[in-house]
Amino acid sequence: MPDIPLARKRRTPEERRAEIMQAAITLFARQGYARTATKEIAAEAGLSEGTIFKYFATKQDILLAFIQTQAITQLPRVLLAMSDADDELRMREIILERLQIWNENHDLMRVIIGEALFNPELASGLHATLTPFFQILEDYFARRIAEGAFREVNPRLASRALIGYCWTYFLLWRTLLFPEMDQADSQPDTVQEILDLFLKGVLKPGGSEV
Amino acid sequence: MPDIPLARKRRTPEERRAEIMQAAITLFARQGYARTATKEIAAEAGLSEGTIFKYFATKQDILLAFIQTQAITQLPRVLLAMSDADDELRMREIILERLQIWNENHDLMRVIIGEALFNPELASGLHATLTPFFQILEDYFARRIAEGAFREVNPRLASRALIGYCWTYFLLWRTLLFPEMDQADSQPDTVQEILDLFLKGVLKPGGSEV
DNA sequence: TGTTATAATGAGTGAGTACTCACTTATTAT
DNA sequence: ATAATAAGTGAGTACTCACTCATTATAACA
Repeated sequence: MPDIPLARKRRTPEERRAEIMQAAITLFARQGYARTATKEIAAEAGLSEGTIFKYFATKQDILLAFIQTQAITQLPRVLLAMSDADDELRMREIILERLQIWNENHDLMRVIIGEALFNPELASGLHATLTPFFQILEDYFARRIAEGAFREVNPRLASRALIGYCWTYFLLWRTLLFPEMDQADSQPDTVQEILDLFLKGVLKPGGSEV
Repeated sequence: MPDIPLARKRRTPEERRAEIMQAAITLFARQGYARTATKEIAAEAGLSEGTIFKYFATKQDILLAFIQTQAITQLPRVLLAMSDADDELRMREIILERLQIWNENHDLMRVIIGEALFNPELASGLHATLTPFFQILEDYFARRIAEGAFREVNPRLASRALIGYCWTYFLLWRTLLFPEMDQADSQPDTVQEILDLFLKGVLKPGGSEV
């Protein structure tokens, strides 16, 4: 009766692979990798279970393949290239760019972090994606210290503090773990406050010590 | 032949419960909750599988019972009570105390964080254990701002930045996810550097802007 | 020492798992 | 139209899972 065919079939292999990966990540993010059955992934993708194993040798391969297609490993586009901008503006651009990538990939990040806690190899891969940002900021801090603009802080610790706190606060806490936290605060405003805190600290320059 | 009895039996119920919980947490932390079989827990505890279900109705109860026996929810002992100490010293004591608790309970924290990513109820409980520290520091910051010692920063964001970064850096990164990271740096020295950064910021007070 | 209460056992149960394979269906080439 | 090729199917496989229960071992007390 229906002029629309009941069985949707014969997509291109690339489309099918993408459909399966997207269905899998959706379920992995909702209920975890280990608790998601391949039969559920098939149902979510509108396929039979057997078809999945035509495209991926194992369940784990679905996750690993998806990780490699995503852009979370890409380097910052802005790369501190705005030489005429002040320090606050440069850092803000880098952080906002990173925030956008984290927002767009939070399902994948949830699965990766959850698995990495029990899989050192995955944890090492996650570390590798964070390292370039640490390094870029570390070099930048070291340069600004040499130029006399920054205090003689530990550039490695400072870069990790800035990126680490944004990662924790925006991705891990406000998005992945505690969605009820601070939902009224806008992200750009909060970034501005964090940067102000990071650049100037909490002490009043001429403040009295009790 | 052996004068030591082969089967170790007839412990008190409290001992048995503790043995089972400890064995379970050890395995949960190593390979995750979902991937740990009750048969493995029994083997780790030197018991048969059936005995476990004499002490715990379900596998999940083992984890929930263990969480409730642990001290991770306890309030800070120091409670900013050292009224004659300076700001840096007070904050350092609070952070060092928290670090010690995180160090002593990192197996449990790994399991809780890993599960909380896929279990909003557990995430909410984890949030509840962090809230008191946020609140104590927030009140403290608000008071010191009113006293004119601190700049007019957002006290909620400042407290979350300090606790949040220590939680991320020491517990999540250096202990749970990336054990290879910065292993040469001692914890107390790093806390000192973090506090210096937090109090004074990175900008040089009279520094030149490019 | 014999009786009783209970801790401990481990084979058993049914549901669930990742993955396979003989087969069917849809598309393309001739 | 027909044959060839590839995509899709779903019952089946061997295995693992959390959890049960009839039986056995052990300690406490008479």
